[in-house]
Parts: sequence; structure tokens; C-alpha cells
Amino acid sequence: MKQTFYVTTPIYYVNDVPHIGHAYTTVAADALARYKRLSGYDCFFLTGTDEHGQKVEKAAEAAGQTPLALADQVVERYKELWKILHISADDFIRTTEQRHYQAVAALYQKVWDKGDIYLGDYEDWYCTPCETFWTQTQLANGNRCPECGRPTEKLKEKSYFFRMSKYQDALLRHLEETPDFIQPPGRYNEIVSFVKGGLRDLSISRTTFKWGIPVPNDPAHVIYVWFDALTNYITAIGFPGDQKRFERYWPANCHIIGKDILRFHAVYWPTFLMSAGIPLPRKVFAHGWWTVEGQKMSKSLHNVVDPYQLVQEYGVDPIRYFLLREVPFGADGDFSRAAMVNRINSDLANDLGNLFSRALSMVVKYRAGLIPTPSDLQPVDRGLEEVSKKILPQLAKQLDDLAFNKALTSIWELVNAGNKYIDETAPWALAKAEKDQPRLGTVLYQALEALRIIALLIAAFMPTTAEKMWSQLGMEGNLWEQNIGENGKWGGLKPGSKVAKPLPLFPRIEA
RNA sequence: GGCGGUGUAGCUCAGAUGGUCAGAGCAUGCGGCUCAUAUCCGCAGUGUCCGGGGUUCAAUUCCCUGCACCGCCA
Repeated sequence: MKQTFYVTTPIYYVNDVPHIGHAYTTVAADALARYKRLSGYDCFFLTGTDEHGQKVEKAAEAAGQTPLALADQVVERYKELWKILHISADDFIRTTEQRHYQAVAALYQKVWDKGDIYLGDYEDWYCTPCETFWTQTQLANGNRCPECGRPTEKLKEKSYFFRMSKYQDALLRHLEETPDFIQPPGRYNEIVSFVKGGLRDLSISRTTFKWGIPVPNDPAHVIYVWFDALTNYITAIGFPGDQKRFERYWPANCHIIGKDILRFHAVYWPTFLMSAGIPLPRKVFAHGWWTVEGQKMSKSLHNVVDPYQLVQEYGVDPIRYFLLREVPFGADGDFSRAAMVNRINSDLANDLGNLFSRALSMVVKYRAGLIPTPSDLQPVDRGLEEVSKKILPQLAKQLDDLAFNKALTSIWELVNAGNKYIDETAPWALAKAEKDQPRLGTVLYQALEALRIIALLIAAFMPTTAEKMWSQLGMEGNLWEQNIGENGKWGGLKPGSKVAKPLPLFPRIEA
């Protein structure tokens, strides 16, 4: 039986429309999922939407429709974007689905049975005009509403609480025993110090709005955001009904999230699970934020990057490449047109695209498009193979660390080696002499073989480009049925098969 | 206010029990090739490794302190 790998994105809130930040998280998860599938794993990749809560309720009311109708529309936008970005999610979960109601109720019941839920008073600051509760820390100067600036008043409501404080020591122990539980390391330290600072019990229900999952034993309450939302990770793999499937994929190998929701994933979620007696996810990875041309992305600055437009302008694979190559996953990055154009032109058009183009052109020109049979290998030929042999194990490690930028840098070692190889062997010179024909065959074969392996290795990052390369190289097997370990070995290219006259993989962008 | 982190070539960053540790990519300049999307290959640089003090035979690397920026918590 295949080893499993379960990776998730957060579920995105339907009160927001998709922007580059959502795309970033999801593209990263997709690259990881694709890589794991190509490495022989039975991979399950989950994304979806978070649809409950007061904001959605109010937005729907303002728009004169039901919350669900509003959600239905936004959900389509997410689904459409994932299609455009070639996201290979295995499931798309919505918190409004029946299966999720059942899962949340079941989780709640387990925690309740453990004696970890009690009814208490929840105190917060209420802005009457906005009908919104704010925590003390969210308030503007003088306890004013951060949204409208008007004074707020302290209100009390009944709420069910989760005994999170009870799990402080257990969580701390788990953090100490599992230093890679939270990534990157800086975030781990933050969480450790947060937990050491003491955990308070957590309010997990509300009575001030209706749009949510009712508390099983007290339907006057709805389950508050995180208890509802986080549960999606177990809903989608069969909790609680399909125990067999659930146990197959749980615990998740990696929750990929933005750094803004780290605490909920690194503290709330593990303690919920501990209480319910469910194993903890293996890893939570919090990535950074993108600024835009050096500025924070915000609605008021009107600089929110629209992924649809981006894809239209630059193409899917260049965007995916840029997002994963430009910045170490976990660090913040700047999204600028100049950086983007530079990456596309240098790495994609000049290095990879041109390598593909020059190699295939020579096969077409000198060998009528038929892949030649290699003969005796010289040191320079073996040198190229060595590069490919070297980077394979590196890649596996880099992907395990979600070091996408390093992985791509490694793959580009082979791209660069390919260009250098062609330079050193000068096939155009070999083509002139009859006696050099066998040598020419070897050289062309080696160059093309490097490209075949490159196609396989970039497939997780740039699926469409990889497919184009694969088919233009005359490969018959389905790219997605390959195994990097097996088919990443040198010599998979079949002599005699026909290659196509190359079309530019990546057009240069004139700056 | 408390605790983490960061500060290295024009730009983005990598780097080391303290002693070939001063590096990569991009940008710049020069040379080479011509198969290729005017692409590729080679060569060349420049750096008070944030400031100050200390430990040491030796510190960019360790310690203290100052400055700047960032994160988490309050």
C-alpha cells in the first residue's frame, strides 16, 4: 500500500474575494501535492471555504440575499481561480456542507464528553451601530470601535468555553518534543513563548448571530469561528463516519497557512484535538506575506494584486514559478513587476526556454527530428548525468522542508549545466563532418535527456510547461503517472521517437 | 513595556567549532560561440560583512553596548 501524504490549505473566508495571497498558499500546497504524487505517495490535497459568521451574515443581509446564496457566488470565484491556476486539489470543502455539520457536532461531542466545555460569560466591547463585538486589543483609542470610531460598550453574553488552559503543559511538551511541528523556526519560537505565557480558556460559541453551526446541546448558540473552521481538516477525510478513510490520511502531514492564522493552527487546533483524543497534525507551516512594489497590499491603497489579471498577462506557469522561486517560503516578499519580468526573462525564457529550443532545433535540423541513439560516453557527457543524479536527493529534502525556492534553484543547476554542455560539445560543429555523426548523436541525446528529466522535475511547479516539454520530446507515457525516483534516472528518452519543432516555452517580456 | 529576529557587493540574498569566510544570482564591463526566444558560455570587478567597545595570537563570525528595521506578546 502506498504511503499517504495529506496536505491542506486554509479554508478561505467567503467575505473576501480571492487575491494573490490566497493564490500563493494554494499554489504552494499544489506544488507540494504534485511533487508527492510524482514521488509515489497516495496524496490527498484539500482546500475549501469558510462560510459562516457574522460578517457573511451581515454582508448577505446588506445584499438582500441569504448567506448561503452569497457564499455560493464567492465559492465559484475561488473554484474558478483554482482551475485557472491548475490547482490539483482532491477535494474542495465548504463549511456549509452537511458532512461538516456532522463533523463539528461530533468533535464538539467528544470534547464535551471529556468535560472540557462549560457555559460561562463572555465579555467584550460592543459597537451598537456596527453590531460588532471587539476584543480589548482591537479597540482604537478610548475604547472606540476600530471600524467606525464611535465609542463601544462592554457587554456580557453567555458563551460556551473550551478548557484550553488545561492543555497548556501538554502542548508545551509536544512543542518541545517536536521542534519541527511549527515552521519556520522563528514562528515556532513565537508559539512557544505564547504558550509559556499562559493559555486562557477559549470562547467557542456565540448568541449574537445565527449564521453558523448550532451548538448540539444548546441551539440558541452557534459554534464560533475557529472550532468550526479548523474542523474542516478532518471532515474532508471522513470524520466521523468513514473511520477507515480518516485513519488512512490523518494525521495531516502539513497544514500550510499564512502567518496571520498561526496561533489558531498552532495552539487552538492542537488543543481541540488533544481533548478529543485525536492525533495532532505533523506540521504547520506559516508562510509570509507579499508586499506590492514595496508597499503593503491593502484595499485602501488599491494595490491588491488580482491573480486573474496576472495570469492573463504573464501566464500561469510564470506566476507559479515566480511565487515559489522568488522568496524563501516563510519569509515575506515583494511582488514587483520588475522582479517578475526579470525572473521570467532570465530563468524561464533565457535559461530553460532557450535550452529547450536550441536542443530540439538541432535534432530537427540535423536528425530530421528523430531522437538519436547515444554511443560511447565521454567525461563531459557523464558530467551532465552527474548533475542530475546529484540534485534528485536534494530535491526530496528541499520539498520536505517546503523550501520551494531552493528546490527550483537546484533544478536550475541542471538547466545551466545543459546550456554549458551544449556549449562545450558544440554540436553545430560536429554536424559538419560525416565522421562526427555518432558523436553528434550522443551529444543531442544527452542534451534532450537532461531536458526530459527537467520536465519531470518542474512538473510539480509548472505543470503545463512540463506537459508541453514531455510531449514535444516524444514521450508517450502520461507525465503524471511517472515516478521521480524511477523515471528520474538517466536514459529514459527513447531513441527513434520523433520530436516536434519547438515553439517558445516562455515568450520574453519586453520591459 | 517584555521576548525573538534581521542588518554582508548597485539590487535580492547565502555563508562559517572564531584562522583560503569574503560568496551566488540579477544588474554593469570585456571576450568567445552561432544551434537557439539578440539567447548561451567564459572572464572581470567593486564590499570599514550596521556603529562602538571587549575577549583572543586572530572576529564579519563569540560577548557587551548603541542605532535602524521587522515579528510575536502585553
